[in-house]
Amino acid sequence: MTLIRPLKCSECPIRHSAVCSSCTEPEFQVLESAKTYRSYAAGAMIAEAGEQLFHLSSVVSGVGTMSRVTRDGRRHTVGLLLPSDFIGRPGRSVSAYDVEAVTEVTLCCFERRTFERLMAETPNLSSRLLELTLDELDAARDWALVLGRATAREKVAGLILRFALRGLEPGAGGAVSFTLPLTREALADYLGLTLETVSRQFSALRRDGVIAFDTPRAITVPSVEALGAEAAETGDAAVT
Amino acid sequence: MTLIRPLKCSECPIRHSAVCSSCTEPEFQVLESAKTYRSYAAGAMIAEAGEQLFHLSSVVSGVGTMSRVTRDGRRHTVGLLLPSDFIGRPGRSVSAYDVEAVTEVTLCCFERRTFERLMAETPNLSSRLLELTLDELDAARDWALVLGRATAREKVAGLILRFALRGLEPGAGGAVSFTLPLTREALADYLGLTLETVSRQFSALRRDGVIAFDTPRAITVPSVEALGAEAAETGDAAVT
DNA sequence: CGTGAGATTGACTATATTCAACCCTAGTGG
DNA sequence: CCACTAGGGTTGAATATAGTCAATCTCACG
Repeated sequence: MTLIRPLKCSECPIRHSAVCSSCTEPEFQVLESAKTYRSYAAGAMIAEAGEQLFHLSSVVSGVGTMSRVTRDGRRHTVGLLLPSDFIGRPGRSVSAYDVEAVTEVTLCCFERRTFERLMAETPNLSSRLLELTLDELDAARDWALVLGRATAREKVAGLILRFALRGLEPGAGGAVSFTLPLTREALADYLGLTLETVSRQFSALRRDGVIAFDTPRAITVPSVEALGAEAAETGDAAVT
Repeated sequence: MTLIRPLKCSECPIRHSAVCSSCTEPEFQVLESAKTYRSYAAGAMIAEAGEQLFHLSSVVSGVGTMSRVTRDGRRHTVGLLLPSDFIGRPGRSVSAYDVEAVTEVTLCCFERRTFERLMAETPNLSSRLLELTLDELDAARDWALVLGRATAREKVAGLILRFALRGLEPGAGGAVSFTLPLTREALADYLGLTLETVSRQFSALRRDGVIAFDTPRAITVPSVEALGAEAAETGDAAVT
């Protein structure tokens, strides 16, 4: 982990979606003076389940995972961390999960006590955190539906779809290409599958022309609609 | 649904755990004047996915489920609703889920706009809602681990354990009896299994002496520890 | 050039699902 | 009063799906 020089809030890429997004200018000045940036290399642990977590933070860039291990050693990833996601929990000093940087990750950090004080003084901050948390809760419940009821093919297609839709300008209908940040094993841990099953489903989706790839990580989706048809979502709840 | 006469907040069974639990006496007086009680018969729909939801509420008594149906008709229950759980989402007027009363359910209801105003005026209310939502989020993520990684036996044992621990005075070590509020089918929808598999696991756990029952719903757990050993939880995170 | 992480594929197996029959109990109506 | 029915539950046999174990491939990297 390395401390790096923070960006100005006004230049921050997650300015309009993170926990601070409904703050006013004077409030940003307070945040500026309290925040620090921390950067983690790909593969580094950001926090460990059961250990102290000294900072609350927002993901500025990069991709991380939150995971947990059962008694007998099976690992399961309970959430992805993408830019603007919040890490940690006000009022709790220990992490409930292992948090790991998948790519290089930059966090905008606040000392926990400081952030708790800021929340008490800044309704814009705490109400936005409530909103973010409610969004996360909806997403977690949607995810439970996927884990509980989807087939391996649907799970894999659904996750590829999520990556395909991220950073896609709304309305674009054609082919989409992107780089998968996760290994097959990490995908499997998230989907509740084995890495072999994930690999087989990638191959099957390629055989059926739903996706294409030369290297295992560089995915092209010729038709987002066709991919969506494989994903068996609920229909009304658009993929976040 | 029938309107019934509300209890006084000071006599409310969920007084110390619901969204209102950190309110002060004067704040309770405001809540008293705004709240209504609604009662639903077992089997009644409290809300439907995609439909307007006019009230935000807390479960005072009874058991409910939140569920959703995939395009092709598979139903999955994304959460149980037990006393003190909160229904609805400030800032959203449509329900994301089907909400159904499993037993008779009594709700303490607030008109949505009224509740939003109360939240803005009452930090004790909004901060408690944040806390409840964070708890729910942790529970939802723990549940994702169960759905993603547990075997049928572990899932069933884990859910029985949750019911066994609910309303159990801390420290009690001996046998526990309780009545299951859910049918085998409802359990299956929650666990991501079929009702036949759930039934088989009940039989297997009985054969192995982990649980006992005469009627399918009246469960006795001779040793909570032995049941816990079947549940394969994460170890540190106590079952809520 | 050797090594190792990540990925793919095959053969076999375990687990849960599907389809089906059957049981039990609590109504309900003739 | 009793036959009939329906909802909930259990169990069995056959099947499908994903998991396990193992071999092999590729590519980056020292």
